[in-house]
Amino acid sequence: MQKPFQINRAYKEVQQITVAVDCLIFGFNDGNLELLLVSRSFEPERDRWSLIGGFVHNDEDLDDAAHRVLTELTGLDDVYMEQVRAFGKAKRDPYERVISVTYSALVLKKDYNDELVKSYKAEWFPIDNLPELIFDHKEMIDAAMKRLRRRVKSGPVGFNLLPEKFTLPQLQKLYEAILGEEIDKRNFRKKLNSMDFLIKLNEKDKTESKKGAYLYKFDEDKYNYVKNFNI
Amino acid sequence: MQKPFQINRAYKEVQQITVAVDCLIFGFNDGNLELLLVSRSFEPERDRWSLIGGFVHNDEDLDDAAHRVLTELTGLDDVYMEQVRAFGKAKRDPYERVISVTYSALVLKKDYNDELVKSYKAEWFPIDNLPELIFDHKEMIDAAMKRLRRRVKSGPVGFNLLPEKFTLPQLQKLYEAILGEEIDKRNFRKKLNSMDFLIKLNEKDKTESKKGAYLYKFDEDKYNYVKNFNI
DNA sequence: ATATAATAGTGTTCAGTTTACACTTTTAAA
DNA sequence: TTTAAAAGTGTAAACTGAACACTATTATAT
Repeated sequence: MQKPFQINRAYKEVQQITVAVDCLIFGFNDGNLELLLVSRSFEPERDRWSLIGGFVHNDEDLDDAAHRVLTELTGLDDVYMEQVRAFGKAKRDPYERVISVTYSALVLKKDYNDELVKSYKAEWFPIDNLPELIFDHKEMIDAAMKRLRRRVKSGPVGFNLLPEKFTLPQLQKLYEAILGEEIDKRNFRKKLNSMDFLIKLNEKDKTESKKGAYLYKFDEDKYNYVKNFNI
Repeated sequence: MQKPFQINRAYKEVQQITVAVDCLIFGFNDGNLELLLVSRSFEPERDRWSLIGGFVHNDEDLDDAAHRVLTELTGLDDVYMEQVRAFGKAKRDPYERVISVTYSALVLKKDYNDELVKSYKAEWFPIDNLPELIFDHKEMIDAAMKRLRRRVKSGPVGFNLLPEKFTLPQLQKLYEAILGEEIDKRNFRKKLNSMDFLIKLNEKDKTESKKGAYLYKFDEDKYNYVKNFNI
């Protein structure tokens, strides 16, 4: 019989591993769901597209590391972010052993620091037209998209991709972009209405149509009374 | 403006961190959903209950590390296992910085090596009557349970907790144990029937009732034709 | 041998939810 | 003043989920 595994657990005898975070930064720009990617400015794999990532410091919470990396790139501070999962194949990065934990962030284009983004050679790509990516980053994106689709149906997560005031056509386009399918306008509105957490404002947005669409805002308090969010 | 983050990415200048896997080993024993826990045989926190865990080796896939740890404890080889997520608070283990990736495993009591389990001072606990656990292990369990509940409704995952041949009352009890709620017998069977991936055998199991219940097995091929598994 | 008790097995109805579907309104621009 | 583009609005049919009660079988006890 093998020796009890715990023997390996004697502290300080254990191999340590480089741990990274990779951030999937989603934005909803001009009606498209987009992802912010960077062109690597260092070897190996210089000039290839990659998710934005960084290493986890020893005294730093994993979640904090992800926020730090996001802030360094975008200047954004207060962003909705969730862990997706850890990617840990021994050879996923062929140059060095790195375990990477991915995070999915939803950001508002207008809020982030454009200068910063440009200085990193970062670019937005529509989610259905991504360039080739290094390592297992495509797999990370697939996992995050799957998760986003699930989350967005069961909670008011998508609202993080819209400004405080938004129109129903915008909201619908956002859902269509995330889910990758068309939604019936009347059914969509009926559902939103029944959940009763949108506040209709006395203002119209006329930038996207001649008629103009009423602006709404999200009522966080009321949302808490909604038992089953379900779109 | 800060320097580009990539500067930190120069390989070999980066802090390394101890990475562990912790396994949530679920079993369905005597009608209860149970979790296998070990009493720590080493300091710190000796004799307190914990998930079974181990450290990730440098040349080892994360998933493989989880399987290795599971095999060391149970002798089981071919087990359904999924990553839950990474837990990475800097102080989650107060003795040393350890990032832990949790995995959820569904095992069959009859298959595992009882001797091995005993030699580790491991014990099964019903999921609704767990002892106090070290560190953030309770939080890990909560996350894994939430995930299990979701997964079991949307795919034939629960079948990994039953032997190859099982009765419908057993299957129902399993779902009730996982979901923590009673299910109507007729509705449950109706749903299973409509999805058409169970094969009724010409055998009865008489160990659990006088009348005896028909045995069924799961038809993996047919499952692939089921578009929407949904219980 | 008969009665009992425990579990297996089986359909229908009602309510709620989801889906499909088409026309009117508004207004900027031609 | 016409046109074109997008906003806004309700109803009917199909489907899905939930509630609900009795009969069948047989080991065990009397």
